[in-house]
Amino acid sequence: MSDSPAIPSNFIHQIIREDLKNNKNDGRVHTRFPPEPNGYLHIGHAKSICLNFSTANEFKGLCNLRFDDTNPEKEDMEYVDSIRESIRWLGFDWEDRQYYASDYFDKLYEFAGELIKQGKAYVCSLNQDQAREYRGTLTKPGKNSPDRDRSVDENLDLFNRMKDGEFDDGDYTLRAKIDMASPNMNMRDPVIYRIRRAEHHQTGNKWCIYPMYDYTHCISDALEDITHSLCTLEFEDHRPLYDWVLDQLESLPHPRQIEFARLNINYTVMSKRKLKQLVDEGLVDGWDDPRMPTLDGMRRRGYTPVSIRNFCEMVGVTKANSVVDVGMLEHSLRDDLDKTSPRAMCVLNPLKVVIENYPEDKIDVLTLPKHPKDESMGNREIPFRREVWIDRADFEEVPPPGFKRLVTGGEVRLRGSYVIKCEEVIKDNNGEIMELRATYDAATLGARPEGRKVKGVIHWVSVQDALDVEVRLYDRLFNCENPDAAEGDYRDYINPDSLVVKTGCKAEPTMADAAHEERFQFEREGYFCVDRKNSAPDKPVFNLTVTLRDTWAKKSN
RNA sequence: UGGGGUGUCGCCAAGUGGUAAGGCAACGGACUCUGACUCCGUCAUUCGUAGGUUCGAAUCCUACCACCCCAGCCA
Repeated sequence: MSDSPAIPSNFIHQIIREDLKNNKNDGRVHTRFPPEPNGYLHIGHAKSICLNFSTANEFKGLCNLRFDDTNPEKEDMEYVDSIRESIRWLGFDWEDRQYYASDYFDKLYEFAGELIKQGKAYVCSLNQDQAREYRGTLTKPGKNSPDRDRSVDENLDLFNRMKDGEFDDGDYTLRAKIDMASPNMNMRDPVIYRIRRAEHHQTGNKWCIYPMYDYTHCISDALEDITHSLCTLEFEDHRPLYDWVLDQLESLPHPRQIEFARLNINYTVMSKRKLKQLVDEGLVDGWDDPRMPTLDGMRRRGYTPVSIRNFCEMVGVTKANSVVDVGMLEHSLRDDLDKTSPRAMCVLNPLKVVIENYPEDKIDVLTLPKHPKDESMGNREIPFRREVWIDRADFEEVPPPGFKRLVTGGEVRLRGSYVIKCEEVIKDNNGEIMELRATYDAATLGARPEGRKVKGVIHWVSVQDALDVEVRLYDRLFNCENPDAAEGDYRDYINPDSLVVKTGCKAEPTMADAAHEERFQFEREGYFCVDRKNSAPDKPVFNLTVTLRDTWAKKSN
């Protein structure tokens, strides 16, 4: 993390500094990251993870991991495992402080009893439709439930029987008694417990009643002695309820909820529902498809944890809804990858070049640095022979102005090797270029050619030594800036070219022992990562993480 | 037409009454055996709009406008 910039200040840090100055919480700062285990983590969650963990770190405090698991029907152990793995991969550590809201089900039940005894909660028999009717609308106040004035004893008895499974799902709910005329819908006697006969991934069949988010979250925070409960903007309206619950329960501390804007990035979707749909409908290759904005997907794509953390710091923390340009993410990615990736050569669209004045049995074993600026990475040895592959895009019979690669009769430098000159173009009957004939200048190895300058440098791989690899070229999943807001269905905007699989690519032989998740820069192309799932020693698979910046392509467009 | 929020360069974002940071992008240029990296330079007389207070306002006041969130027994 040494290359991470200092954590920039934000409004939340300012609030915390103020709290500290006023001696709140004995100078303690304790945050938590509270995912619901109902899906995989995505880059939006990374913002929250970074915020919570780095805020704790900044103020020498702690950050807990807590699974907000109050809705067993949607949650699954598969998700808790992947969430834990993703947070660790990002580089954060909750030490021994992993909790589940379900750890508190017993206490939550007791506190509910306390609320009932205080006359602050009641068992309601309204069904869902009736409840909706009684709730009123945004502009019309609601009506009191006919059960609102049930006696404490009766409420206690009914609530107990709800727990004991005497009723069917939906027969009763436990509601907080607040104000059916409140302009804040959340305060119109919100449901805090519902009957749901569902097996829970943590508590099994112990419960048939489950507490609601608003009631659970604040109490969980309090029980863990959280000082600052950071959440997203849509919970701003829930803060009065968060505070109300804790105000009734005097034995508990009272954390402060602070809301910030979630992260949005253009050319992608971020809602769990849509991501799940992409997976379920087979529009992508699973939650960890390299095109997905999930942390698992980004990991497989080749993103580094550092690049994601830096990005989160770069975008800042505010209360203003915003959409960050994906270019910022890519900048942060390239920035890290450039420093950390060893270089290699790989020809994506092979075109054979025969160097006619280079003897057939001759071989040069060239020593090239793994990184142009970082000697500590060491060197690699690359064989050079009479026949080499170059990329078809690096040769033009009719070059556009400014083209500085290989042309008929022209010269080009083979990266780290000799300068060659194209002598002849060999085509098939259809006029398709099959092969190039060239000559090389033996005096140009590690030296400038005499009496002329050669501007172009292209990458190459010896034909005889080349390693055949599969390369998966990924591009943005959507070809529209904001698929959510665009006309029609967001799936209509899936980029058909978001994945292009290339087989028979020619990699330099050193790639033979590349390990899963190992990252390289294929010079002049981009950064690539060995696929952690599908790559095998006899069938290497490289994923394009991100291309190099290409000002030439930009100009020629 | 209730309530809660937010509006500073194309995109993020500092700024908290003293005369608009920074990053991304873009555009010039230098360097270069990666058209990469790096480096240098340019890029808001103006802060949603209109008034007002003040010697002085993006910052304070008033009104208006735009956008986001809320009517799950989801989180």
